[in-house]
Amino acid sequence: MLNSYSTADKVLLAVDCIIFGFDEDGLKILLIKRDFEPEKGKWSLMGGFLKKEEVLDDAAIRVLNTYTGLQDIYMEQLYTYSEIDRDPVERTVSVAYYALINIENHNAELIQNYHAKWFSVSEVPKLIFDHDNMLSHAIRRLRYRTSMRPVGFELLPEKFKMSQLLKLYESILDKQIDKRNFISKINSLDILIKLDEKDMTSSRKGSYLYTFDKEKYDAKLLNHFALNF
Amino acid sequence: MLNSYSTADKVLLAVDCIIFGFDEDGLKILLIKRDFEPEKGKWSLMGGFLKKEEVLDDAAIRVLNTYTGLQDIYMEQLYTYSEIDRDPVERTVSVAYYALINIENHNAELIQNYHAKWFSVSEVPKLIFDHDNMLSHAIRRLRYRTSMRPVGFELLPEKFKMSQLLKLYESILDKQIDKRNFISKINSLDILIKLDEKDMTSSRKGSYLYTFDKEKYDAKLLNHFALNF
DNA sequence: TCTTTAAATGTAATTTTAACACTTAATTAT
DNA sequence: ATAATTAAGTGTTAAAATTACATTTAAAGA
Repeated sequence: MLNSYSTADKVLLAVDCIIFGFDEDGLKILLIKRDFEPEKGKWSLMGGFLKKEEVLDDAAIRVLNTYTGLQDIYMEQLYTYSEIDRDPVERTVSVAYYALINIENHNAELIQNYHAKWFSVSEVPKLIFDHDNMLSHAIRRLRYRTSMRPVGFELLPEKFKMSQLLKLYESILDKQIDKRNFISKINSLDILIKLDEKDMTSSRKGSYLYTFDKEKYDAKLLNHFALNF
Repeated sequence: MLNSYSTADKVLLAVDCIIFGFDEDGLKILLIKRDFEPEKGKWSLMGGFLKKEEVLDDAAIRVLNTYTGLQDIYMEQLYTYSEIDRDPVERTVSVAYYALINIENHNAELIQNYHAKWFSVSEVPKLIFDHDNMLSHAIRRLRYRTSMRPVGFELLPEKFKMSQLLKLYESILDKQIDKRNFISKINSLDILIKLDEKDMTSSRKGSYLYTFDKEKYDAKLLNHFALNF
């Protein structure tokens, strides 16, 4: 009988977390070296099982915290993977989540203690199970999302140079963007605040720092602003 | 222990199917009247449980077939819903799928026999559980998808009038579209074949029929064509 | 032959995008 | 002190895409 709750099969439900970060080397992703079987010692996404009294969004937050110490990271659901043998131990369906975070803000030490490591997305090692697939799916989603609304907020430090924002976009979209066109397009969105402060570390002239104007950003989100580079 | 397969909770995993159709009244959705508890007699999406040796995509196809007789409908995964009490009987996580189908091609009789019924999306009754939420999510997705690539293929009959295609777009996007701009934009995509045949049923002058050029469409899909109305 | 009805068709103004290169400010080296 | 170096900063123009907008056409029915 199709709809008998009592006879229906139950399965293990897992979550896997894809965490993007950004630094001077470009776009990065956070991985852990598995300390348990199967595939012990291999690189993997942070994953774990859903609990009976837990919502998937919360499970993703909990699992990420367990493996990295990262707190209260807001993640978006990506896709649910259900290939029969995706996990060799037992049939497990996995719901992938992804998030964008600021590497600097999120204590590198803590991540060290937990054996997590940042990898450039262009140099990701072979991952366990179907995690490669999840990752490439997440990158596609991130690219799409970037074309729908600005992404800098989550990935950049509080104060950043225009050239960092440009580099972030170039990393995500994996292409060169004309500096002048980029700046005028970003400025036309009117969501950045130019500070009086300059960053003197990377050039003789120094470069102005910016912050996001969260209020204006939120106001515009409702209107679905789009960027097309 | 976080990663012990043996002690992890297992949950019921369901699929729910959101089927869109289109006819002279506009955009429609297929619902069934539940013939089992709970919520017997209420309108609902077609849903059922995942089997142990089954992939989610296949489960969605099977469940849809069981309730409607529809065969081999390709569905896309939408989102996974996991609120604790979303199903009052037992904790059930549900993966929603959606598809676009041609109402005429899919035998109304068969659907009758199975107690399924088409509803205009603007006149959908209250649905069980969180199915309203799934539906509104699916409509959002359909709108987005429509702005990314043409949708007519799946929803229209083999041969159709330009005015039907226009109406389809207006139904999905829920706004008026200028006829001349629509036609020139569609034509610029170069994926329609204008037939010599005319449909004489709706006007004295008659209107030319079109079909999709599947080859050109597939070729362009690779280039991610976008429409912006 | 006049009326009716939906179908079919084109242009001009505006906005957006894309391509493109030189100047500036400050430090460092001679 | 002056010349060289380096990243930062800045505008214009051409092309393409989008939007707004109104009349004519083909056939049937009165």
